[in-house]
Amino acid sequence: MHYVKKCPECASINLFWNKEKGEIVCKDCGLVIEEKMVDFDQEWREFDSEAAARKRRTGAPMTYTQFDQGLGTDVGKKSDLYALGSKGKNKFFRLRKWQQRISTAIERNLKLALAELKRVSSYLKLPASVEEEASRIYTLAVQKGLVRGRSMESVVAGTLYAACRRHDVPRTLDELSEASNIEKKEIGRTYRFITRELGITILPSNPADYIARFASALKLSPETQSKSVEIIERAQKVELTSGRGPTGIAAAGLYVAALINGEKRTQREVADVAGVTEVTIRNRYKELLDELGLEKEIKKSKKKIAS
DNA sequence: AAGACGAAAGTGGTTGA
DNA sequence: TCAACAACTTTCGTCTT
Repeated sequence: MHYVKKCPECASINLFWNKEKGEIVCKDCGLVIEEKMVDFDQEWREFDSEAAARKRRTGAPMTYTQFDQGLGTDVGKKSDLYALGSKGKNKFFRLRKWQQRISTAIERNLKLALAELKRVSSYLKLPASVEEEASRIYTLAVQKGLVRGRSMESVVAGTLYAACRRHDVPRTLDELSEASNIEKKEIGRTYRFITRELGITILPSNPADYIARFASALKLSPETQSKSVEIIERAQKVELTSGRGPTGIAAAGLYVAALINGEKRTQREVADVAGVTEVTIRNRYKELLDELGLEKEIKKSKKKIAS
């Protein structure tokens, strides 16, 4: 058994093996080598180019972001016509017409949808791996006929949302909504529908995954960032987080951490970037103080500022 | 005057009969 | 299919800095 040692895309050796998900992720280019351990080395040896051509089975890399996964075939080329008799010519045109008909229905939809998908994903600056995953999910959804009766855009938004969650780079529904001009409600609905129908497992997103993004939007120091991650981890141990909205927890954790490190932000500011209300932050904040006894730390930092 | 706090009523989604 | 329910929001009045 061989193991993957290098990223087949960029040849980096900086690979991360996520055992639970059965995924290998390239930390440099974000490529996800999914589910199976695949050996990308050749198992044969080439002695001369002729033998190589016979043994080589692969073509251009396959990708879901191309509407036909980069594998499309056309029936015949015009130049082939010279080799055909008149009967052959009829058959040739008939086949071409057929192919075009089959193509148009599904493929036109896919082409449009993937263009939209790319637009939204680049607007949100999502990594290529997420875009790829979303394209894959969308393609599956089309094949299962799940798009019927729903707008293409909303399904695109739903699949992107799902792909983000699966890759631990969560975006809020609000962000997706802003980027795609689809209502939050609608995205959530199609998201739930698609994941249920396709049997995609959805693990609740981890509040800590939001921290980096929120913190940089608030221009908070790295120390505050890691402090808030620590607080959130402690909160998770005491079961404070289950059933709560992850963005609310992330926001409160960040708010407290900023307070402790003397980089105070108002509840309003934190609430805005996290997409929750001040009230939610206050509730989580209060729970954090009660359960983790953080009052001392806050008082300590106040004294420091005073002196 | 701005920010923090908390009560009360409303919203959308889940769950269990 | 409906009602109970938890989490979150909106709104608004009061207290604190």
